[in-house]
Amino acid sequence: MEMTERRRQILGLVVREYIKTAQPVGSEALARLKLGVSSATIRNELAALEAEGFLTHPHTSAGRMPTERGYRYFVESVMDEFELSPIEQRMISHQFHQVTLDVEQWMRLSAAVLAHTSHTAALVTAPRGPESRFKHLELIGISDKVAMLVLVLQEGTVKQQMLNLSQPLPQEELRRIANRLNDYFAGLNSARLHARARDLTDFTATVAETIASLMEQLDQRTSREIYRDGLLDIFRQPEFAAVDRMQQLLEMFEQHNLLEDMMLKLAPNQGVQVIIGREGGHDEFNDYAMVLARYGVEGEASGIVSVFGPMRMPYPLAVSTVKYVSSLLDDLMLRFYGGR
Amino acid sequence: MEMTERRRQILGLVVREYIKTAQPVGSEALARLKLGVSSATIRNELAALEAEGFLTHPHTSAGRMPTERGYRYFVESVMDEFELSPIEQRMISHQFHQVTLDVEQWMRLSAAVLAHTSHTAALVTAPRGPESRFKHLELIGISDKVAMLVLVLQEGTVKQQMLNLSQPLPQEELRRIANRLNDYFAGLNSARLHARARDLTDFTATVAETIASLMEQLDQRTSREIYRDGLLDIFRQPEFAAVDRMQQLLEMFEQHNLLEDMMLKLAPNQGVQVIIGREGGHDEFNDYAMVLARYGVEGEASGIVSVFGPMRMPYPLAVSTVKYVSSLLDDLMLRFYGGR
DNA sequence: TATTAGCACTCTCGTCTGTAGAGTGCTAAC
DNA sequence: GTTAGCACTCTACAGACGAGAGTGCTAATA
Repeated sequence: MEMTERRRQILGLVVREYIKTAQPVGSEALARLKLGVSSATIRNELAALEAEGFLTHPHTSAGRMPTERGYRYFVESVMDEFELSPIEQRMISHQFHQVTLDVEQWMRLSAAVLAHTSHTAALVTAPRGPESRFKHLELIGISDKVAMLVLVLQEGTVKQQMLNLSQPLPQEELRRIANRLNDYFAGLNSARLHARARDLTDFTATVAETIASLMEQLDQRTSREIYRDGLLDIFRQPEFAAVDRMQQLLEMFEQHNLLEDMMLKLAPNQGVQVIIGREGGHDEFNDYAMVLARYGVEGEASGIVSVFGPMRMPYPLAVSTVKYVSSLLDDLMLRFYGGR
Repeated sequence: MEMTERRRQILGLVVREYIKTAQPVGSEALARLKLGVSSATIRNELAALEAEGFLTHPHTSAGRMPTERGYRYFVESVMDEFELSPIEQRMISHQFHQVTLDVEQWMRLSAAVLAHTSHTAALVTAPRGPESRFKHLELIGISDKVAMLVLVLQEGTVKQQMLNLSQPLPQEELRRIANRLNDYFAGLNSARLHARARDLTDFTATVAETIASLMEQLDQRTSREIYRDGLLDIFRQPEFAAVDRMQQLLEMFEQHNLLEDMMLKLAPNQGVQVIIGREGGHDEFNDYAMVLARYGVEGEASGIVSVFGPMRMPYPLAVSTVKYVSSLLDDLMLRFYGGR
């Protein structure tokens, strides 16, 4: 089949209309939108588009709706590079400048902005380097037998952990130990830190082991925390009018291995990427879609922003929002970690 | 109406059976369970229990199901103080002893254990004192223009926050500032810290203000993080076969003011408390129920463990699990914060 | 050759009806 | 006080039916 301009137009109209109404769209309705030809002509074109696999029929007397392939073509070749309006951009960037300088807050805000602007669920991961490196350690006495270990990593993550003391140690002594280990471990990754910890004994050895295992935990990809927002909005979509669909989605979120997997597959530095339905390689992902982008400095510290929803997703809006938020985070990261 | 022993028994059977099957239970079924009298006799007793408001009828030809009042009577006067089996107790306590000494991990584990053992959703808050008190502060240079402030509070909470530097400060200088402020602020609450911060200037003033506002944030009750688990199991209950019920529940969880409110109302040191339906004072809480208990040392650091589910909840199991988990947390808290 | 009007055909969805089944409440007997 | 018997009520499910929507095809038209 030849992909004439008119067919492209009609496909675009069907996709947009279906995204808006969630109802299969018929030839009559299209004729009313796009004046110039009659519904009969449009029917012929629709049949051609269906034969090519861009559209389907739920049943004989229903209108057309896009297939996975139809959405893909729309995203690739029909959809215009829709930009957020300057007003919206300013509103968003304003919010980012108001918030305090804290990674956690940035993540929450990013998720909130993505969800509210694109009317879908948002998933955001915190920036992380390829592997964590030791930066600083602090020991604080809590009681006679307990001390708190505070660990700061190069990328800015902070972890704390309680430690049992076999014998009471004064704060002065704790500080001395911390200072010694700070010099000893400066800049090491978990493996090298682990190796160097062998030379230590007693309490310092315990501290070192604890640090190493905390860092290993962080390096495991499953330990990444994912910030989410907008789940509720998604559940209001008509696709989840059936209970089982709703449950399926809930399960996908709760045990989020699947979505995490999608995020890991994201190629580095490819700009915004769109995954539609089974393209992701998971059958459960059947009629869902995701729009993702990496932000930050590759190799240094980077994370992922993404939105997720039913396959019937406002792609133009989603793509441009993801693009804009990731560019904002790029700036922030550069500003605060760039001049290291 | 006189509450004879037989009526109490029958009420107990109806409640237990309804909890198990989620179906209204008829006189015939009861006669099969509790031998000795015929279904006709039981029908008379059921009518009496219904007249008193312990049971209802969804419609003429359906069996009986408990009302809010019925559940209340069951919890108060019928249900035997059901203890978790020693084997279950040992399994749970074993899990607690395996986990590292970290408040966050305890909370997660508590929620998980509550949810899995009682087959409902669990909500747990971290231990907190009546107001936060300054313990320790650390300043760590991240780049030329950015430093990280790590704040440790008496109750063991750790907060971090990035700070913009107007001019570069060497790590040595940062440390000196931190030491000075550590002495200056030791043991203060946010109000007094705020007052004392007025005497400071320049960067130290910024640091002090940041600390004060972080502490105020934490003191606001809404900032408490709630650990959750077992949401998914709850959604599989037959009460949520309708989509709107499911959405209503989701909303209750997402904007969790309501549940938080219930938790705040919990009287201190009352042992395990059960809230059934409208008793909580919220109309939306209509056929839900909650079982709560406070743990920790009142006035020092305490938190709440609770489970939440439909009014048709396995009360004996829920009550005993909440009781056991809270006692375990009591022990842990005493062990690590008691000897301060 | 591309477009269009006309029309038979198909499928869904909401409404209505009828029936089987479950459980009650009452009465009269034990 | 307890029980058997029975009429009565209500639900849940299945089948029937008509209105409405939209298609695909055919034949006429520009």
